[in-house]
Amino acid sequence: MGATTGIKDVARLAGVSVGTVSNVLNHPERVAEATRLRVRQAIAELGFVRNDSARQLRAGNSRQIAIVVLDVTNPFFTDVVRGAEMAAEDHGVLVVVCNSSESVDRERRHLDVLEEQRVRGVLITPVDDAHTSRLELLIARGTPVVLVDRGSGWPSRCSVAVDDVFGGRLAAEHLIARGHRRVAFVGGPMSIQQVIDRHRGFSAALGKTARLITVDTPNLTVTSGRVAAGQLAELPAQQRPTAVFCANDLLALGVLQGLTHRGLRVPEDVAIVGYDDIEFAAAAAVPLSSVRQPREQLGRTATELLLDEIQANGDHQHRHVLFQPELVVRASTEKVP
Amino acid sequence: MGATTGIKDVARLAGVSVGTVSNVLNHPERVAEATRLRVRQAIAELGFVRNDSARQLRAGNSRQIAIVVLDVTNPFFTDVVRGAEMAAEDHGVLVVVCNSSESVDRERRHLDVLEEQRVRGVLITPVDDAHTSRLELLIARGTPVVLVDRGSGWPSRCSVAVDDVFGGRLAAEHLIARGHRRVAFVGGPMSIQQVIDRHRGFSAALGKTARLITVDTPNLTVTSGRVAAGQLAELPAQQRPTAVFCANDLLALGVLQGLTHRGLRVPEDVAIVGYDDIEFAAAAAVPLSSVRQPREQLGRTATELLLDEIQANGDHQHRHVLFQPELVVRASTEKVP
DNA sequence: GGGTGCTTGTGAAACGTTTCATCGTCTCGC
DNA sequence: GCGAGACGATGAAACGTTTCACAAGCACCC
Repeated sequence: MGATTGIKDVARLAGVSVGTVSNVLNHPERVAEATRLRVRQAIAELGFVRNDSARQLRAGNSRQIAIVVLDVTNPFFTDVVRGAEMAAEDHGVLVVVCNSSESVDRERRHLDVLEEQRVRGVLITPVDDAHTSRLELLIARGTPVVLVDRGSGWPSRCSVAVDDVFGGRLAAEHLIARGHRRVAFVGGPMSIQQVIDRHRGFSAALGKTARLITVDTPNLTVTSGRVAAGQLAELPAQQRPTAVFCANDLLALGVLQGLTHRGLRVPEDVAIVGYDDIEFAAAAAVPLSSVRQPREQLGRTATELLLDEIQANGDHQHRHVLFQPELVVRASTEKVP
Repeated sequence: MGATTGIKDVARLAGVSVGTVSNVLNHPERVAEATRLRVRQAIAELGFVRNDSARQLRAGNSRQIAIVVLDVTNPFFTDVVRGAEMAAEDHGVLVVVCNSSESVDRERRHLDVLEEQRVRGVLITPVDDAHTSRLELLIARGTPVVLVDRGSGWPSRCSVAVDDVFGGRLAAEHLIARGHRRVAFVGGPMSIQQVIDRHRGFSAALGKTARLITVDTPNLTVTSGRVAAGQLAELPAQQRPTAVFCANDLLALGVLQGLTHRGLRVPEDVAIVGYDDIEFAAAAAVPLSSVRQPREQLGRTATELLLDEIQANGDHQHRHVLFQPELVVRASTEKVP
């Protein structure tokens, strides 16, 4: 314990110099086979484990990248993380996962530590577009950064995001094709860019073909969905929408519960389309149609952009990758025979 | 970038020695206020960021612990992670999250890297009780390890887990109190210790009071739940159980769907109790009664045990903490008026 | 037999901190 | 006016690696 065995001990036991041991570790081809074997044997015998701090100190940088997410318990982000991990693994790079828990302060502290660790790069969904000075400092000092799900406002960085306007359009086209002419949008608050975009795409694609009622919600939770369902159910049948598009799946689940509770059938009386395609969309009492985002792909691509920027020393073109979501159709919009 | 500013540059600008700068960083009270301010000013001016590798190299150990989980996308583990993070934060320690994805090989690689990083300790749910040699090596070389949700078989380590036998009992007592005398257990495969324990506790608490039908499932998914519901629904009404206890919430959601689909009402015809109390248990079409595990508490306690072992140099008593789950009662077992 | 080139191995100099023994300077009490 | 402390600051020695200029040995060719 106390006296950790170092490269020196290995060298002594194998009867070579420390430089040779280091070469066995990092450039085995420079060492004659016999020597290499002898050193390997000594390493095994002593249970030597390389001290990464010393290596990093000498090398000047680490072999890890970090991903800072808003919420580790959110399925969206865990999938993004998994995608990032897979891509990083392919390149022999390690991913450190940090959780800002939507707190500006915690985000700042994480960036402090990451910079002390000299991580090679950072993937991040910033908590707040207004408090980014710490992040800008990191960038200014030379750490590559890729923005995840926050395309706008950072033209000078790489970013990956999903096209929410298009997602809204997908939902609208699907409902129109199913013959709906009175539809509702449930979502909010309208300060969230994602909600705005989904609403915009939805509304634009409806055009004059269908009438749109917008129900603004205070947040994106199941409870808000239930409340919204109440408002819709109270309308006289002739004015009541025959389909609802929700800004995320939690709302959709709430709307489903609320409507069912009031005796309206899904999809016969009211069809529902959600957003995100979380695992439980398929497992709901009436499986939900939903707009699916390529979450893993998001993480994977972000990582590849980052690694590219790290490797291409200097001459790197920043890119903004926008993914197209897809609609997954299930029972909540498809009348079962 | 290339020429990173170090403690030396700060010292020069502030007109002091490097030792003094280091003291400002680590033992501010040893430095006179005027000097301290001057140094701080220089640090800010140069944008100096301490190099953690060098610090660690000198100090001999890091200030981070690691948690190795089976699956980052599983809500159970993300909550455990959050608990660990919270506890660690209180002690100024950092948590590195590693994802073994239930792969023995990936677990081994993670442990390799963590040992090179000289983490202070490791929280881990081992992938496989049969392939633990890498972990034992880590322990043998002196890194403290606490086992999470894997109590048995490691008497010589600290561990935290939840009492699954008691959880089964809770479900049984609740159903008996509600007057059920024909009940079913849905879960499997019976090779999983957790499933065995839940079944055992459930069965034992029923005793002779109620008749038990056990439906063995191939796994713990929503689909399996639906299939199981089909089997139950086919029974003639006099033999059909009036309540079902499922080994986890996914199964329970599947059973709920399956029963509803076949025209049986929950809870009027059949009551359901799930296990885990995942977020969607409350959001289901019929909100599910469920046995809740203190997931965050699990992570928090594991971290505290680990930190205790780290601090108490040598004289540390290994402990095995077993948490008691609690029953959350919702509409799926409570006839709504 | 001397020059050339290749393969292996060497050993010391970094890398940027922290620590620690030491030294100067002040203050205070007598 | 002197010794005892307290207080601040110093600078060199670690920490364990990687790198790099160089040397030793050997084979080969003219």
